[in-house]
Amino acid sequence: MYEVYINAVRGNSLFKGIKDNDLLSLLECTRPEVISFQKGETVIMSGEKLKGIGIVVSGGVDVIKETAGGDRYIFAKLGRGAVFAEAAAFLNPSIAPVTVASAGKSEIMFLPAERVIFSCEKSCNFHSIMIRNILEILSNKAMLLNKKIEYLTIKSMRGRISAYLLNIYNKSKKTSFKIPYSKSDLADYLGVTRPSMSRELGRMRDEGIINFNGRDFEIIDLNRLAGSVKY
Amino acid sequence: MYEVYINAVRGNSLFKGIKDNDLLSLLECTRPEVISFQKGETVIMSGEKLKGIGIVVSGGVDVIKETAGGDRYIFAKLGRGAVFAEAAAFLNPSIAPVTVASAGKSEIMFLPAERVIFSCEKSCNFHSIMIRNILEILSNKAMLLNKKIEYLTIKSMRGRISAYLLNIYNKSKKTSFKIPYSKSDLADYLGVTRPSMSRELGRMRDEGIINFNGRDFEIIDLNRLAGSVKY
DNA sequence: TACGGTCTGTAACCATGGCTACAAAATCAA
DNA sequence: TTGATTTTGTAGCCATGGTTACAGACCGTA
Repeated sequence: MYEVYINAVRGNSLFKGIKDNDLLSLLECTRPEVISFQKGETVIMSGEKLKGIGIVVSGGVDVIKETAGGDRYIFAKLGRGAVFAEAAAFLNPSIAPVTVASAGKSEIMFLPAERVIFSCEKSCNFHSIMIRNILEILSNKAMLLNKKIEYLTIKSMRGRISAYLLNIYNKSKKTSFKIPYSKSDLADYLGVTRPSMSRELGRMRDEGIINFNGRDFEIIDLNRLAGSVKY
Repeated sequence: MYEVYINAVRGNSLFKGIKDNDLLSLLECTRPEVISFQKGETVIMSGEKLKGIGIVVSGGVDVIKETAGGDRYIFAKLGRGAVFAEAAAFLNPSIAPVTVASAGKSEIMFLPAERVIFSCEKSCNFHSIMIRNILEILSNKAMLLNKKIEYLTIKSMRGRISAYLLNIYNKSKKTSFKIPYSKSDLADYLGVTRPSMSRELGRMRDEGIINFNGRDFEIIDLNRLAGSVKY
């Protein structure tokens, strides 16, 4: 019965390194539940018990944060192949910290965390591959979150921008690169408003520290860029 | 040779649920390296390859962030029993994102990540317990980091304070509680300056929303507290 | 090529909250 | 108890960056 999903989940970070026929056994062994949702339907309700790790098999979902006051805002948009609730699923009790709603039609696979952890009777050896994958996913997530906190900890906007650009520079060792965000998304990510960031970027260009055009950025004065990062 | 460390690592979150004699086998099987450091010595150098997951066996360490400009500041202080580098250790390549220095004399155990993941020839079954522990540690960490980002995403200081207090209220369902931070530490955690926070707390008290004394807080007007959380 | 939608730059206005400095209070060790 | 150290409250000053508003640029679609 899981044959139909093989194509959809093949190559997913959760199943990396598992061959197709093993993947089918794995699914039959862990028996994930696959549920279809219509646009707007609730996939996960904040505060409720989780069915397991979520995998977007088709369509997409919105991760929604609700404020104590009742406002809602979209925290993240996830497309096909995305894995969510991977951290909360391994906690006891596993309570969803956010609400997830279907954006359009979608199919979501819920993989019970305990069936991942405990080897089955047949003790299929790809369990251990999946566990390694999960460790990698969780570690990656923790690193990304740490990075973001690092930026948000910097008080001045120029500092945040500089730290962000320097981080890319340090990884690529190139002073010219393309950033993966639009300007508005970058402003969001850095926790500042778009017009303010636009103004600051303009200043930094005027001062001869950087240059940019669309998503292409160039670091002109590496020293002054580094100098503006103060925590 | 690992007998001397049993007492120090027993009860550590990494070894939770493993009995003493199993623990000894586990250590002999995973062969962690234990190194002594003097005050100020570098335990981990940012950018270098990690020896594995770090466990503070005795003494304490400081986690140090270095800015691109060369400034250093203490990101966290870890005491006996603390586990560090648990996320970076599972990545490939496993590069330290921060510097860790010994505060005073200390003994640090480095547990190679790959020896945790891959079951040994004897396939000791406590491997799987440890893996579950690590999954829990990483998940917990991701949840904590997420929570912090949630606070930092809120623009107004009153909103951050309110979200923080409401979070405690939601967990305890009590309107009176003791917070685990000093005021200055709380200000740090929420990413604001202490005098500013002090001023804002005073205002909230004047307006009859909260009351506090030292680390004891009382929520007086839950609705208005919830109303000030805006992302 | 005309249209709607989204993204981006710019500018003026001003509120939030950072900074500094000082004194009172609390905590701790001797 | 006393003195030293850390934590906390308070106040004034003002810079950073949020807000709003508008117009031009850009993009995909029909």
